[in-house]
Amino acid sequence: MALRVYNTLSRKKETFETLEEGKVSMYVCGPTVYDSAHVGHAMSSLVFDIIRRYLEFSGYEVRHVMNYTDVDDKIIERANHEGVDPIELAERYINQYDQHVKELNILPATVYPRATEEISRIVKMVQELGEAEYAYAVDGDVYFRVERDEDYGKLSGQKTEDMQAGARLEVDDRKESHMDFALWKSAKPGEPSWESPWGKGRPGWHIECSVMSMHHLGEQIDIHGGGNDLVFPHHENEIAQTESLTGKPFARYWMHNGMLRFAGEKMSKSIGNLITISDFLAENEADMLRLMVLSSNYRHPLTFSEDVIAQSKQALERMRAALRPAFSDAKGASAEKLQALKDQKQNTHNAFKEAMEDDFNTASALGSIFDLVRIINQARDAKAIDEELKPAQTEVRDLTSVLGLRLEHREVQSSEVNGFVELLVEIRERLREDKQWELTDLVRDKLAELGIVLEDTKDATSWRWK
RNA sequence: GGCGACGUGGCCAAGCGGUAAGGCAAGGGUCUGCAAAACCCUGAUCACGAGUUCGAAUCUCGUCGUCGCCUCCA
Repeated sequence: MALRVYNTLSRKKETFETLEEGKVSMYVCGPTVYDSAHVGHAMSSLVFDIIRRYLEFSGYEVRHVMNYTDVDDKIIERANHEGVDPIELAERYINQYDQHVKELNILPATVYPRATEEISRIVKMVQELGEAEYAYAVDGDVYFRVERDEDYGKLSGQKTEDMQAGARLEVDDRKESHMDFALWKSAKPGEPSWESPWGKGRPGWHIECSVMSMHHLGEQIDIHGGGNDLVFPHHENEIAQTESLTGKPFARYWMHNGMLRFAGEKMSKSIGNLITISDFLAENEADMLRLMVLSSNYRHPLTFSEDVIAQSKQALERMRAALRPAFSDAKGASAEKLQALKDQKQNTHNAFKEAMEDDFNTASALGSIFDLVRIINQARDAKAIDEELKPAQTEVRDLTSVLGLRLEHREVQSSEVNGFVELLVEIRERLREDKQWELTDLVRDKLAELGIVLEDTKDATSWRWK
């Protein structure tokens, strides 16, 4: 089996071959930190975390870079509004995102570069582009000369002549062409700025990623990723800048995740139809969001809704149930059942890999895991003992952890609370022996109100947090 | 106007030419003091139309609908 990856550049799935055997360099565009991140940002980070985890599972050593854009118009605007320093504002939201990364069980990137820490290299690259006549300066601003880049538009399939000038932004007639984009912006009074050959200013949006990618990963990289809203202009422009300078293909595989939708539209800060990651995690487990992402194709839009959240919650519970121990009266399952268990373990393992190798088909991979879940539960029902269930359960744990699922219940337990619950369960078991059903049910109902679920079997009771 | 994606059972969703995975929900059972969980059973011909083919959800063309991008955007 060979891993196949959809490449936005060729619009096809291609066999995955890295620049260097056994190693993957991956650059993912991170958020612009002017406000709290929403679950759409989380989706993107989750998608690339899953991709990374699978690559590592496959034996690759992954060098993963995710940047923070920590200087831009919105950050400045917001900082002025709040009366704080823009750099500090960015710092605040970077820290918050770092925290979300932990909470969402996203593996930390190898490096988290920031635009403001790469200014000298950015200036250097802009200068070099100028020397090669790919850039020109006007009143302290520097623009990229799109016309000089003959294959401009190859990523997004746009032809420069078909693009509507000023569709959303006013046309700046100081530019040679409306297509030209800023590499360097002159500073207005009060804005954060750095010295440069063109006067005080700051980097344009696209140049930072070119510079940081080259600095941390080299002139050519294996995977460049981000949301598909970045295809044009951001990634198109990154290609233009980088390849014009190096003369080499920038990234081998351009990978883009679909947008998260909410109420029928793309979730975005400008529309305002967003759920922040903090809000989501206050009510739900991180695994639920991850399962939502896993349930659909990463390139397609995913609709966020209460229904889908509830469905993910239940599906997660089903997975956890498969990991529960044997029944207390287990005495060993039939040879036939054990063979079925063994077969399905192998089938699931193979099907999982096959699905993931096909451009990370996580929905199909999940399906294969659920097939094993059913067989495990059947075996348990057929009196399999723990040792018999163990290999298959370990397989479920292994595969779900490749997907980044924790499958643990929310950490509510202080040991004290656990002790009290166990005491209640123990007393209730005595009541059950005496068939005091009213009291028995009362305890169960009251605990349910506190978020604790009791499940009785003939002679034992297990409990868990809801 | 240009570029692109999508439309599969009540909901989410896989499928890439050979007669529809999986999850959620629902109904009926088994188990059980009851409940829950688990297990078993039940349900779709794939937006619409035409075409290619022995054969199409899967290929082609068209129609309708939804969405994304066209310099703020994960």
